Amino acid sequence: MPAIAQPPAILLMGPTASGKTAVAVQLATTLPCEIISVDSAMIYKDMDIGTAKPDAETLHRAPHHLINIIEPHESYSAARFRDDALTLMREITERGNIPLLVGGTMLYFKALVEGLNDLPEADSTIRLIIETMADEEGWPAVHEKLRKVDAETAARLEPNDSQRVQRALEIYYITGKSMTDLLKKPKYVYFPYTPIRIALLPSDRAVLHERIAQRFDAMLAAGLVDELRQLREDYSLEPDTPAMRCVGYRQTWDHLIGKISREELREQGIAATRQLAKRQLTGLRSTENLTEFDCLSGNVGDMVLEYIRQELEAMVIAGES
RNA sequence: GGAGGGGUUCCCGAGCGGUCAAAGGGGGCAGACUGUAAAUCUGUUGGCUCAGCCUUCGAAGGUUCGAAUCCUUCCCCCUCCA
Repeated sequence: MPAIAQPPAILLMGPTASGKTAVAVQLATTLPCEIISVDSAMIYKDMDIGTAKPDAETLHRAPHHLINIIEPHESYSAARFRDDALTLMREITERGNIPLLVGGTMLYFKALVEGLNDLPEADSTIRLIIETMADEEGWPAVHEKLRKVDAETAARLEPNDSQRVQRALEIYYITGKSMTDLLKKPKYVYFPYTPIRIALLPSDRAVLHERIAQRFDAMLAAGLVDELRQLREDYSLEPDTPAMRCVGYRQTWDHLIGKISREELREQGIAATRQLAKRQLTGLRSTENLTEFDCLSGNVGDMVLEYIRQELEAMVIAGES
């Protein structure tokens, strides 16, 4: 038995519009914890309305780490998130606080807790080369090239899965080794914390959908279109830069260039958000050891708080015995 | 009032005598996922006692071995002429 138990870390997950921020702020203002955002969109500066980022007043009361850390024309990754989060978690723990990881980017949670294999990072030049191939011959042809160098990975990927086919081929071009071989090496798992996993799930999907619609309308009313207009002035953005593929921004982009009407923007933006929530829910279902709470119940925050207190207490007792 | 066009499965929309529970798209649902993940991709989508049966193509009749597809009447919608 270890002399000192691993310190706690709270993982608060949930689909978009489930009220994660409100619960997190309640926890952060009640317990000695610091919030780390686990959100692939809130990392971008100046993308506030469309990402439903907490407002300045809220951020003042409950500071969030890993928000506004890069500019919209830059890109981030699950690996960088893992490094950034682990560094912050160590600092927070050393301060005597508990890391409270909050967000809906399931890949980031997974990468953080389960680790990643030693793979090369993205190379924009090589990606461009592969994209050019795809433009000329189509993704199935690129998939075929992959099959010749990494049959196993090709076999598990759909010929049209542009992103994964591109990534697998990129790995081969950079390292000269197949992704299959690289994934066979044991991955470095380092997560020296006792996770308390909490999921905020809607007991009624239709109500979540209603919330999503209301929230998107609020975003439009708050000036989402103007926000993007400004972003396009301030940064060098293309429709395929990662930040511009975020839900809401992508549709707003289409509206700004006259491709879709305001009403279409509303409908497509809401639909894209629903689809995001659905994918997040799917990810949540495959996550183990979750304690679930109904995000539609009025006092979720209190219930989550109570649950965490019990868990922390149980850890102290276990540590003493 | 007159001349046309149309009403199709949750939505849009193809079908124009059998191969139609009905193309395609959207939406929904389910799933996959290792440095783009708010991304990318896949499957599925009338009901059932499910290799078969039942109910669907505005409504009611009719023609036919057989109709979403043809005819009649009726109810709505749109365009144009007045």
